[in-house]
Amino acid sequence: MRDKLLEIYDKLFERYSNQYWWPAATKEEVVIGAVLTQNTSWANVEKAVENLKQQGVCSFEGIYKINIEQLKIYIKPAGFFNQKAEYLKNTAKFFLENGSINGLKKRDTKILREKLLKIKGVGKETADSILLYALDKPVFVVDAYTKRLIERHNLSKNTDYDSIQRLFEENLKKDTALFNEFHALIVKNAKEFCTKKPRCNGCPLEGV
DNA sequence: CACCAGGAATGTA
DNA sequence: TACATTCATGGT
Repeated sequence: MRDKLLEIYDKLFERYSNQYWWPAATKEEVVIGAVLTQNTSWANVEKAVENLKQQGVCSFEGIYKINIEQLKIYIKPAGFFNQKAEYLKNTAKFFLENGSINGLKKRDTKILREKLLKIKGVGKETADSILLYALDKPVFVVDAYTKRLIERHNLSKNTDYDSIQRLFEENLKKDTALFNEFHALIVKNAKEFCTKKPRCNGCPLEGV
């Protein structure tokens, strides 16, 4: 399985090269984007983030202090704005009360993940995205694209979140840079060949 | 018009 | 545990 996963990685990297994720100016913006992108296209997230930047509140302090009704207006393009405004408030509060980015980076990964999952609005994928892309922890992020990849190539019997995550983490070296690039490449490839028509034609993973 | 996008919480059986 | 429903905007 290790060779299979590395074959997929190599073919994706050969096609697309470095993706330089997460696309954000600061680590705090990574966390904010991770919440905003829940079941939402990245283009819409960018509009919401741009609004927050123009208002000078694209930070934990900014999110924490701003009036929630005003926050809803700024993040409106990202959808689910009633929920996400509350989720962003919860997340900003958590970081401000627990040492923020640099303070939390020193903590144990497993403990950190459990604490992140207690935040209302932060599920497994969002927690893992924060761990990997904001806190530089070697955690593999599983999203809908990753699940579809595993299913279509029949790489695992169990396709629940934890099973797929273990598949990657137990077969690859726990390397932050590798997990960062691998997930980004999966998303890049899926956007190009799994949604647009015709599907799969010319996909670097044909026959893998 | 339908469908979905870098999910999560909540409710039901 | 395993599904179903709800949340909402904007592009294709």
